[in-house]
Amino acid sequence: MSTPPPHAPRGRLTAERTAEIYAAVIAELAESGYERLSFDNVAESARCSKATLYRQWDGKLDLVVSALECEKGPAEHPDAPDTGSLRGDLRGWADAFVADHSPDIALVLGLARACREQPELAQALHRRVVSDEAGRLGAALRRAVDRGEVRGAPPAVAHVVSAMAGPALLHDILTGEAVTAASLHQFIDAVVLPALGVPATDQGDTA
Amino acid sequence: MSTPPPHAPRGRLTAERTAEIYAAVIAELAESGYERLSFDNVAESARCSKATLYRQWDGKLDLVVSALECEKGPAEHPDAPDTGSLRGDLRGWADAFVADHSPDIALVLGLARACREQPELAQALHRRVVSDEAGRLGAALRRAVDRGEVRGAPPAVAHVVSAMAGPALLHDILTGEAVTAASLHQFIDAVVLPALGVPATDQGDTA
DNA sequence: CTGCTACGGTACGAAACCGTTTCGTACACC
DNA sequence: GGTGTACGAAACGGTTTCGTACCGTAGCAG
Repeated sequence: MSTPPPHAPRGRLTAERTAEIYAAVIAELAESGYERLSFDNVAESARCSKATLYRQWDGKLDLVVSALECEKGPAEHPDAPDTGSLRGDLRGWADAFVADHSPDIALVLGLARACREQPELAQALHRRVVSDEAGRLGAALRRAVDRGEVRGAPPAVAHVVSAMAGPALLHDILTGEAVTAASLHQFIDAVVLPALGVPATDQGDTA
Repeated sequence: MSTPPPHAPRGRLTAERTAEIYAAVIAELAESGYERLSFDNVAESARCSKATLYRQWDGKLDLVVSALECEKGPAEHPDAPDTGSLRGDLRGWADAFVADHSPDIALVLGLARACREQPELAQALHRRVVSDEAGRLGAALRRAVDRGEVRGAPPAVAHVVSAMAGPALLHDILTGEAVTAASLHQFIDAVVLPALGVPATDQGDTA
């Protein structure tokens, strides 16, 4: 355990290095939650000195909020699939959600309690987690309206996001396991599409 | 603060006294979460000795699971309103949920992270929180089917519970504030009723 | 009344964490 | 090359939690 890892991250706090620290913070949040996140742990997993962290950030809250507000990975929202039908778009969204965004669920769980006491955390988390999901879903909904699939007033994106992500989160908490794409697909057919007034004609081929 | 409170709880651990301790545990969970719950705090707020807790329960997990599995308050599920319409029943459920069960939301938040590491917690929480809500909503749905409001296959109760409680929980986390009856009503009209195929004819009088 | 048992209260050591501080060093700029 | 600055590593005191141990006392049985 001489820990001279692949690339020793020694050196000044470049922007790149800062991003590494932020990534370590996010990982720590998702894994251990806000309460158990400690500067010692972050320093160890980011391989930087605790003193450096304290020099750079005011404390746990400042560090976490900064980490949440920093840009995520490089490939942000890679896809707006446009499968040609709302159902297909929603299923695509669900697949992407399960594949790429389950860390976000762990992040939300890790910060859930702390958000009640630190409103800034709630704001930062909201900005980070909800915004791009809302953007993606909003695009899919707009396409559905343009196609004529959804008639009448364009549905509130916030409601759709809540209707999709809320149950997924609840399932995750109460079962202790991550939600699967299949159950999201089922939920889309059973709840979301009917709520949007889309008949879900081909509801049978759920496989 | 000489703390010679109304009824000094001195004495053997009767069943009643045990229930008091369990209530203190639940309150502590809702207020501070599982991670911060400590035997010291429970001992203080339940006015019993820490040693007694250690004599009676194996540890934090045992104490919390026992507390979750014990009976709740005396008045359990007081009402199955039957307002004559599904919309009225759902709104009544939402009102009761906001009025009486916001502690449950705090409880879920306080245990959310711990549930990922302790499956027994997830099971106990599920039994405590979901069961009676599912029972209440299931009764309302059965009445709606009997009335002919909901046609076709009786909808899965689990989906309805998820569709109602999930978004409420998500809202709670991301805003840091408890959900209001008004927003639940809005959500019922915008999502739940359409999803059930109920036209929500009187959707206008949301006031 | 006399033990016995169980509880309340307190104190304790070990461990973890926090925030700060010190020291040695490596890089950057002049 | 010399100087200043920022970093890594480690130590420190203060606080919190955990689990245990001790003592005084209240309830119950004989």
